[in-house]
Amino acid sequence: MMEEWDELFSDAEHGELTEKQKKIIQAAIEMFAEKGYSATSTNEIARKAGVAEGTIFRHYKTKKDLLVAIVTPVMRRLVAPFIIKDINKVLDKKHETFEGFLRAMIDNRKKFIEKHWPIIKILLQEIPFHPELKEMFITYVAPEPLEKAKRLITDFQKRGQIIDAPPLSIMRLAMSCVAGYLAAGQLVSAQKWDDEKELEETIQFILRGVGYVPKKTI
Amino acid sequence: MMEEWDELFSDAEHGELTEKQKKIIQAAIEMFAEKGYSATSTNEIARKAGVAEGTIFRHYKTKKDLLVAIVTPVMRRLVAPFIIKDINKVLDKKHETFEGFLRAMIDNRKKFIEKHWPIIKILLQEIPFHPELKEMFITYVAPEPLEKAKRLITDFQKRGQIIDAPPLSIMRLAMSCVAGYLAAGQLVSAQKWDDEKELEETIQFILRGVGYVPKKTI
DNA sequence: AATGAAAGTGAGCAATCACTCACTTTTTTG
DNA sequence: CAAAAAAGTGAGTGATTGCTCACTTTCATT
Repeated sequence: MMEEWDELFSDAEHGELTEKQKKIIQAAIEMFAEKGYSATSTNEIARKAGVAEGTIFRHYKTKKDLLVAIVTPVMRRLVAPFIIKDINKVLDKKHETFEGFLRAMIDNRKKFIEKHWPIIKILLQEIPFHPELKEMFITYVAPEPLEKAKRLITDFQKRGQIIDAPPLSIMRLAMSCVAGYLAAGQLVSAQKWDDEKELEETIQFILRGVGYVPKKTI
Repeated sequence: MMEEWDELFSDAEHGELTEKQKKIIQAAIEMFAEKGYSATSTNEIARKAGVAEGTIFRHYKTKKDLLVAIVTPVMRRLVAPFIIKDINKVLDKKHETFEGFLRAMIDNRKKFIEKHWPIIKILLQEIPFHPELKEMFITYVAPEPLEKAKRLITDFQKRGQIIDAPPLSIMRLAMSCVAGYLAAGQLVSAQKWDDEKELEETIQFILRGVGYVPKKTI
């Protein structure tokens, strides 16, 4: 179970973490993902982390502070690659086709989501109940990343590769399909789920949906 | 705030409900939707319902029993129309085109979801934490409704209206798009969201995605 | 009008909750 | 190496939790 996700929490704003602090965060992630935030007691977290309950409150003033500390860095990293990919995109012109871009983006985000799935589950569960989280989410998502993704899609539209629908609608629909694909993968029993086939089906569906024209024959 | 959703809970299995029982369920729905199941105390529910706390436990043995009582009938009704529509469909042959069927189905389910949104929110929130709910959901959804929906889609495929992808994949992708459309409508500020336009965009995206051929010209 | 069942009550229960604080241990620093 | 700072502890806090139970009120049936 020794993973390297603890780098997530030891970035600039937090500084280095002690062993006990890492254990607390790890235990909290596991418990929150399993039972939910409200149903998990600080006592349980302390016991699972092998730490005194007081230690938790030494580092996090309240239980909610602990939640925010867990969820914030993931939220930031979830949307960041949209910007990074955009820069590589516009400057390096690596992906000539929309299909190539779509495949790269799905692959990239899918791996991130799989790696940090417990935290993302917590994030999705708790957002409706904590206005601060919702505001934080909106801050990180809008408006820059959305603007850049918008420009990206507009670019593909100008190159005649995809249909002339509103860029934000296209983004929403493509993301819906990918989210549905990931959710179904979690829900359906593993034996009945052919992941590669479903992924390919999803990509083709999106490509038809955006009216993809394979290559621009100049 | 006087609605008629209380019929949901006074069906065959429950019998008639007293005024206080209705108040309890109504208060519980509001609180669960607002704060979540775990974060809501039975004390709060009782106060909001204008009822003694003991009254709650007279009718529901535990707090979880109350949750299950709220969520079960909605779960059943959420998937039932798939069967009903199917019967009308296969027998009455009302919808000649896939597009007509899609529009009718979206309209029907959208209205149901909007009407019972608080309960559905509770359902989505709590399913991950209560195995009984998940099992109940699977029981109601699979296998009959899924099988029937599958046959419906196969039928449209045979008529050459839509592409020959796996029916379950098609279902998943179409439902993802609709779910994303509904979720976005909840998330985006009302002034920026043109509902009718986004719905139309969603439908067209699905139709292109399934390779819809408008009418079968015999 | 009498009677038994069902509905409703609220004080009270042990358990648990998030959190505090006086204290000890470890680490950092001049 | 001594002193200060930071990390860690766990018994203890009052408040709150889900739930019980002896009791009263309401209702349906004869």
